[in-house]
Amino acid sequence: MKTKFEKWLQNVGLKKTKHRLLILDILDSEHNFLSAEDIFIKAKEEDASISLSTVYRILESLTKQQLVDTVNVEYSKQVLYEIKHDAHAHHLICLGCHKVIHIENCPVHEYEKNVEKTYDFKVSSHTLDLYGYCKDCQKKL
Amino acid sequence: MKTKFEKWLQNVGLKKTKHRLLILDILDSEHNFLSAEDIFIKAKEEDASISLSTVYRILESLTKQQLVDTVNVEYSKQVLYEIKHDAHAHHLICLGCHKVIHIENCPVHEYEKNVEKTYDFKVSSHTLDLYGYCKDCQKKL
DNA sequence: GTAGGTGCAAAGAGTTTGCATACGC
DNA sequence: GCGTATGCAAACTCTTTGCACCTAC
Repeated sequence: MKTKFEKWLQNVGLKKTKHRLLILDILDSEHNFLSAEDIFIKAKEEDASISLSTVYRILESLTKQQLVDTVNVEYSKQVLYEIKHDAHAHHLICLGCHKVIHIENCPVHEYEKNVEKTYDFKVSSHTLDLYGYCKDCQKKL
Repeated sequence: MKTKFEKWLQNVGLKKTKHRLLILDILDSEHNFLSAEDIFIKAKEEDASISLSTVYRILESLTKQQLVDTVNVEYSKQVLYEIKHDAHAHHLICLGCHKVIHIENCPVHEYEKNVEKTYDFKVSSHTLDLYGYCKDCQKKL
């Protein structure tokens, strides 16, 4: 019986290596966006033999195969990564603890149509991220 | 008679230097987000004596004084800059020519209220960027 | 067995900093 | 004149690459 991620890798023609499965697991179990270095540190805890350049190379191939997405946030200059989700979603990003909440409800589609007409601009994608403070971090303010 | 930017600098307590005024002018006259290096190249055309580290230092102080904003876009790993605008706005970003169109109409405020209730999350800001192709670039596809 | 994956070290890109000199107020 | 601004070069951080060895298929 193959795991979900073993199937993902097979489907896109990437070999199933322990490092790739480990990185997919790390990304899958996180509620934050992670930098290559975050992932490297977590991976080291599981398998002391991994190197940072392997992490970068794996993230590059997973991103190219669309199993992983890169994200930009205001508070970090590093590239951050998240595992690919099925549905179009938006993010609530906590400025206190950097936790990320996914929201599938999207208010932009109607707006997109208006914009396309008004500006003669063909929209192909959009990003909508809300920054603020989660329940726990509000208490600490 | 002082120019707008001379007043901006005076108001925030930054000395009026030719390099600062030059960089503000460059940012003001652009319809694209610019990287430090883009600005350096344009500034060189006007004044051969400027150095790249000065550009970085000026952008840092202007950003700190909120005369300039930094932006993240999907297609660049460099930090990009735009001049501060009066109103809350969103961006139409052309994937062909990287031109940026500002839109002041914002569809997110109602959505924010719902999100705050549903997730017990205090929203402090948001970013909404639409990627696609402008009128001119649609023709070239 | 072969093509692709990995570790290590070195290189590259973008950005920041230390220090001596120059300039705005 | 004083304190900030700047140029230059060197340092620093994040990411990519070259090469020899290793592993999945």
